[in-house]
Amino acid sequence: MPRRATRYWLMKSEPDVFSFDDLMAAKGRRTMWDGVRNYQARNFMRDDMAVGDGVLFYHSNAKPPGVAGFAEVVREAYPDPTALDPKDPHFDPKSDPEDPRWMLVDIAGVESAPNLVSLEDLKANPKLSEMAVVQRGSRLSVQPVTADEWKVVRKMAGL
DNA sequence: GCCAACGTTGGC
DNA sequence: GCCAACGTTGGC
Repeated sequence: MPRRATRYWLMKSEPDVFSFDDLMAAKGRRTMWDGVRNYQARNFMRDDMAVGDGVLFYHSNAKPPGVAGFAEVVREAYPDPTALDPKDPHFDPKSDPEDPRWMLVDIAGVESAPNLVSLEDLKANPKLSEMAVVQRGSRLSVQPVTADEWKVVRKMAGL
């Protein structure tokens, strides 16, 4: 028995930087979700994510933007090493190695969306009107998704 | 490339 | 603690 119900998330990545295909091509189809420097996004990863949670992998700053694939959380939160490495572009001098400010999870790719679900498609579906990603000015890079929304998006993707 | 929306910073 | 200035996000 799972300790709690599976939760669902949407995580944004710029495909020019790291695409869903990059994730599927990575060793073990896994990656550290590093570089998040927003407290709300960090709190979701640190406090609310568990192994097995579902992840909508969203391409931002893309043509078109949208959900490119499905992933899952494979390691619970731990300190983001890029925040503690002075040579890393995501280095944060204010993060204390004894009490790291930034946390991340590992995710693994599960399956590509047979049809990319574009932002336009998401906005056009009345069932998804409450989703954070379709709200105007929504910039949060890690967002909770309901189980119903997850099912709807999977269906729209052709799964 | 533009710019609206948003989060963070820092002076006071 | 307020809030103006600034930097970033991300759709268009």
